Amino acid sequence: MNDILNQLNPPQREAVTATEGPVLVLAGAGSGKTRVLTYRIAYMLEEKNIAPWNILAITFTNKAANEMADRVEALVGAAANDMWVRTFHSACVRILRRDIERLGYGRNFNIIDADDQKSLVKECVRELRLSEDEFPHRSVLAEISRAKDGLYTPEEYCREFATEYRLSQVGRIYTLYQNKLRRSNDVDFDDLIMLTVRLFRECPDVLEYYRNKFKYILVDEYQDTNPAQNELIILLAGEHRNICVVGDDDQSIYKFRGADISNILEFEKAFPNAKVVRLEQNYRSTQNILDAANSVIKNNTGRKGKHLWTDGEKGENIQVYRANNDFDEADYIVKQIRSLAADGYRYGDIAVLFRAKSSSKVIEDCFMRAALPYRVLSGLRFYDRKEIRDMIAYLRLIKNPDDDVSLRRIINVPSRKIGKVTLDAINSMAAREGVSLYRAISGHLEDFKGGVAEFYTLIENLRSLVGTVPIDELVQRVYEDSGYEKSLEKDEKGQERAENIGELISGASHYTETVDEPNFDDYMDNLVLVSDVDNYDEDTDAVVMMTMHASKGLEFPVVFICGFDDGVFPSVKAIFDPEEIQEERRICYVAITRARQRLYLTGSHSRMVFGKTSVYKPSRFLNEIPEELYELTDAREEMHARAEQLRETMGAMMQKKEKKMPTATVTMSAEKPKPTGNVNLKAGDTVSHPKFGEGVIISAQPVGNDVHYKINFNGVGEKNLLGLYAKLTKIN
DNA sequence: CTCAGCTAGATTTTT
DNA sequence: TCTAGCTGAG
Repeated sequence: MNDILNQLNPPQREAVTATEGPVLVLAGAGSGKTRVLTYRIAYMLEEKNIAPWNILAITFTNKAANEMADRVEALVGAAANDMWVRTFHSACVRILRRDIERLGYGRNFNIIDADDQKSLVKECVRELRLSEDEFPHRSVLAEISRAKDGLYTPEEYCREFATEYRLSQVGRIYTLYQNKLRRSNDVDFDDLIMLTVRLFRECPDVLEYYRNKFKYILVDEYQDTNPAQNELIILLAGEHRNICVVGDDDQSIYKFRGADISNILEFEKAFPNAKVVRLEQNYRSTQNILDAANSVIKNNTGRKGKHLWTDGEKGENIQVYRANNDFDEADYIVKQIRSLAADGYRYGDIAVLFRAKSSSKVIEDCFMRAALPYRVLSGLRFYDRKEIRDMIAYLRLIKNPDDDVSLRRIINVPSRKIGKVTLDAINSMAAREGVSLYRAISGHLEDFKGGVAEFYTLIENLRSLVGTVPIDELVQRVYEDSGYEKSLEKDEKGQERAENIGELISGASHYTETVDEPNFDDYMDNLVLVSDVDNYDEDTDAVVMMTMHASKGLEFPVVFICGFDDGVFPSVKAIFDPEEIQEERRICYVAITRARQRLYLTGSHSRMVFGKTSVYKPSRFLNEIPEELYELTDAREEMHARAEQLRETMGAMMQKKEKKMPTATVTMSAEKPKPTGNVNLKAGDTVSHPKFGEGVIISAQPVGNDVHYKINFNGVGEKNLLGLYAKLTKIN
């Protein structure tokens, strides 16, 4: 054990050995946070003889939880198995599975995911006869989610916002949404936390049980907790106060998901006399990179305050490049990577970070053309794929026939010729009798034949298999018997989809083989809560591209941060709000501190956004970095030198777009094919359209370089058409 | 019921 | 400009 302590620097050692009482560890980027957490647990077990089952370690991601569990096990061996090392959500599931009946839910509740939430909200909006334009599911869902993060029940929410029209309507949606969830015994991600808090508040004996059980609590990434999660921790640790939270207020970048930075800033209010430990020595980056990060983040207010430093070298200067346009920017990145490769870097050592996914496209194209190996991280997650979600919907319906959301999803997938009309009929039947859709069907079997009857038999048959066949076989049977397998034959993406389902099935057999007591309910929890950990495989030698958010917690020898322009990063959406700018600045801090040796910041004087070319100034964050830390290259000054290459790039792009021309001459026709449409028509003109026949223009509204026509066609009625695209001919 | 064609919208997303 | 999701014609 002394060995272990000797491997730590003084503040790290302090954080590890302060096992009693509240501790706040402010862990700067790259300061050995994970090491502190794992050593602390090892220290508690070995030196303090604390029983492993008295320890609760909470993380946000499964990846972090698994990593922590593995590392602790490596230090102390099997004792690690008796601890709870879990994500907030999976810890809550486990607690709720035991006692949720106290809140009137059934113990076999299903956990619905974002996609189901979306359709449920839509359904609610429609049922309440509200406009889907005014209450788009996206923002309503965010609103509901924030409400739950803030521990507002529907009733409290409605009361709170009764006087404000929009929010009071959202309150109605929230109420209906919650009722629907409850009726089908479903909970969403946010419910997992909120219901656990409710359970603790309403059932003191339950809270007492867990307070006794978890005498020592650790929370990782504390800056990312939302109010509900914070309350959960306060409830659990409030009595014994053996709570250690680790985080970095400067790395709080998930406000939009409900994370509340004040949880970490005000930790000492919740736990007076907390010991505060700062980990500021950095073991990752060069001093230049740290200086840049420090100088940016110091512009934020209300920080706990930290100053990163290293024993290591000053390192290379940061390279700043201002391109002429976004193609040129991508081109620069490719060229630099080539020369880095020549310097001995592996592609896998290099990461390209961007603020928004949309920025990746230009760069990807450029990499593709240059034949540089790359991967984009965090595209579609495995369990977000349509075919996987369809399979899961079947499984969920089998598990819980009252799960209307899942039923709607797959009753006609693959097609059983069950359309809106039939579904509406079932729906009103169910509403009339106050039962779920599936029960409505089973109660009126005589009324249904064909598709619906077929579907019912299918589900009943599959249901009878639960518990009698292994889970992987069950999944296989769903896949075959539902006709899904067959339907993929006609699907152009069928091959890939079949492979994904194959992976789901092998995942299921892996589960059956590795888990002590495999059971269907538990398998389903894992399916929803455990996304495919991380498809980031460090062994493949390819440049990684990802959002700055996704890069949190990772590190790379070389980092490119692209789109370093005001309006791109910081995002336009943040530019007028000082709070948002502070959040962007934290994102910037996170991004910069990913780099170990070399950092590139690239921007562009102009870029294509939404089809229009706009002009950009350098990111304001660049002004916050002292000039002596970087070398600036401005393409504008080298314009002439580069003009030739640029032309080639553009030429190659044009060629790629119009595959027809084999070789020909690469001309400089950057002009796109002229839109054939007619934009010179006026109100009153008579026109002819291939489909709608003749009509008279009622109005012509210019929209950009296009014109928006409202036309009254004879016998057809009013149509809205765009001049550039509609095939309109003027008739005199 | 299905599919083509149009429209509106277009940060970030650990669970 | 690109694309996901909705609408309306077959």
